[in-house]
Amino acid sequence: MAGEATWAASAATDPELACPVAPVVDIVFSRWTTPILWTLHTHGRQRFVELQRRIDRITPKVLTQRLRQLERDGLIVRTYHPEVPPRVEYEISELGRSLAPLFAHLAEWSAEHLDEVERARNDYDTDPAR
Amino acid sequence: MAGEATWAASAATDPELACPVAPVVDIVFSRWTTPILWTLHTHGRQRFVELQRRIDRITPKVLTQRLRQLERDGLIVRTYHPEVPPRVEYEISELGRSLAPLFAHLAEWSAEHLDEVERARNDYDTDPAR
DNA sequence: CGGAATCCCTAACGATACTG
DNA sequence: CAGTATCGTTAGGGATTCCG
Repeated sequence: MAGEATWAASAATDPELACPVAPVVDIVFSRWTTPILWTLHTHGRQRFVELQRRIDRITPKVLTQRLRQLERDGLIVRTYHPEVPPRVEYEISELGRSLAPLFAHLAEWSAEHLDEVERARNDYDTDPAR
Repeated sequence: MAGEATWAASAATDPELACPVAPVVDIVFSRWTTPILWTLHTHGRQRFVELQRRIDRITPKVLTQRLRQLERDGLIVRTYHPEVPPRVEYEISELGRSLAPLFAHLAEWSAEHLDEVERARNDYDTDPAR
């Protein structure tokens, strides 16, 4: 299987690092980044308030922080329109768009295995051996 | 592209949820879980101390917490051997193994795009417009 | 509108013991 | 060996207010 080969190979060529995917995980899967990228991807270019409305329970402060981080990492593009009132638009960059297959893969795994996780949790919690 | 289609479809069928992959992210990409799963996958079944040695700078307390969580989610299997001194072995479960292609996909994206992120960061940090 | 500034608070992590 | 117990710390997030 290609997947296994790639995984093993990466680890083999990087003996120093316990987990070669750690950097990517920090970039793509740190808190709030997934909903933000997802929203930008599915609804296209949009303004700050639209993002805030669509992403449940996120505060403007945290939204700003994460947007800045994603912009710095090159995953999204921020466009400032010097008008009154000011208008700012965010959109996914080309680099951000390259994550689409990965996210699709994730959604696929979720659809196939999430209930299995749920069952495992029930088993664990109801097992009297604990 | 199949990736785009799946992504969009999942979001469309789940209007309530801002991000359909959020649950999986919590399970698979919460702190320390990636290095643990990676180590168990590449080195096979191993004991507590081996894991602790291989995963840089993790404390026994945190390692225990994460191992319990992964066991509860069904991603790893814990085997207790009642001997003196006690021996406990951890290994990836079938469910955990099903993540292999996903991790490979992640490693692939990393190899292809991580330097691009690095460049974006440099550009962002050195841009005098900020 | 799109944030920045401030204050607060707690969940999580780290370090250091100790035990069956 | 494989953890638990206890304590201390801190980074991250929430709530609120204010500004260009």
